[in-house]
Amino acid sequence: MAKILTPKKGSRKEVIIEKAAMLFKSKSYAATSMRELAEVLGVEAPSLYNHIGSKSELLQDICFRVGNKFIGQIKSIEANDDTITGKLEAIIRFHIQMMIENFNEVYVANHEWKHLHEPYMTDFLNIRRSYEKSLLTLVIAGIDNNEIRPINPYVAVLTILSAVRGLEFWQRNKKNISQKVLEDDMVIHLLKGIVN
Amino acid sequence: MAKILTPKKGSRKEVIIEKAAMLFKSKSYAATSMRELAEVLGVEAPSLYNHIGSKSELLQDICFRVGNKFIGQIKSIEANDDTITGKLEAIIRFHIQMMIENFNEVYVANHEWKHLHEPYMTDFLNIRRSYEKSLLTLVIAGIDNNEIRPINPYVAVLTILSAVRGLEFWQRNKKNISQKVLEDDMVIHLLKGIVN
DNA sequence: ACAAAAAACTAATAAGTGTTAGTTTTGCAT
DNA sequence: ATGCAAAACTAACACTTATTAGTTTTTTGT
Repeated sequence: MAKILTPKKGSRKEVIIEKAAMLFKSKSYAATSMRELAEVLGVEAPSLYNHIGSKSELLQDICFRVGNKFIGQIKSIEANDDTITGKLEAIIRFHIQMMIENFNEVYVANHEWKHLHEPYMTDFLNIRRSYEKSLLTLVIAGIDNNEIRPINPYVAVLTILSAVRGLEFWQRNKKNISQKVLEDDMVIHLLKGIVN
Repeated sequence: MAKILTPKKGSRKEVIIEKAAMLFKSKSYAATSMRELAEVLGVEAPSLYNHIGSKSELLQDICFRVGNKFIGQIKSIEANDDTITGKLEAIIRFHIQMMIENFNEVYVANHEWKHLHEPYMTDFLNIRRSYEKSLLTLVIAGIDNNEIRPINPYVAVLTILSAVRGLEFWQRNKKNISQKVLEDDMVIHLLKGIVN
């Protein structure tokens, strides 16, 4: 049979990961078989093992790639000298951008990390916790310097993260909402609220 | 072997569904086997079939029970004569209450409905869409009567629903946040924002 | 105490799982 | 053209899956 197509650049492994993310997103990790993945790629299942180590390695690659992008971004935001509000805005916008540009991967990282094996699951959760802690620190600082209302900072972080992580079902409303409107109005909503 | 315990009232099927929800939540539907479920119940797998029709029936029961509760609630909220803001607040509080009181079921309905077979999946999605439409109508009415800022109503609905549906990971912070604070501050956040 | 019903059991099935071993084909560099 | 490495193939593995059939045990109602 024909070889796995490698459009433009990127290794075959890259293409496999990409299609895996697509399937893991739409069918879930556990319900996606290597035979299905192979079929999408136009190849027999065992052929995949010329390029990857295992099914779970695919999940690891997806989760850590996404996790590291977010960690990198928050570090850079922490380092700049914007206001707290500005930093929170940048974080919200980054989440939306990531969700739009890397939908499958981000979705999988957010929803399928449960199926990571140790020690990867622990590592991944540590990345998440570290990210959440950064956000918490930011919100607390905002409350301290009076930029932000004195609400419970855990709740604020929870609300923001829930809202941006749940973005996957924006997909269905694509036609109705441009990325700009989504970003702008979500930032307004999560920072300034919606009531007059 | 001993029979399935039926604490207080409720049929054995009820107990099975409850444990299934627990497993489907923590391991996902696809990765939960009937043998595991049976083990949790202290019974052999085939014994389950004296009480239930199939594995997928369990998922159906969970999803539709949750779906119908939400539909019932929003209908009752639509019918009352509160302000739009008050109605939105009630909806947010109801989501939080549901998440806290029926965590496993709500989580499963929110995350595992993909594994429903037809026609159940279509039916379930219709329930969801109907719920979202109700919310959208509410937000639009709020914008019309000037209770709510003129932001994109789709985005507002998306943000609120994402935020409250993502609540599952509040679990980890249980110790830090009481239900009252969670409800109050999340309502404030999603309605009035967090910036001063 | 005894019959009937409920609910457990064991054994088995057919299909599907990730993955390996060994072999053949493909395509590029010389 | 030819040799070599990359990447495909087929066949097979050891398990696991949901579910059924048939049987035995347990509980319930009289």
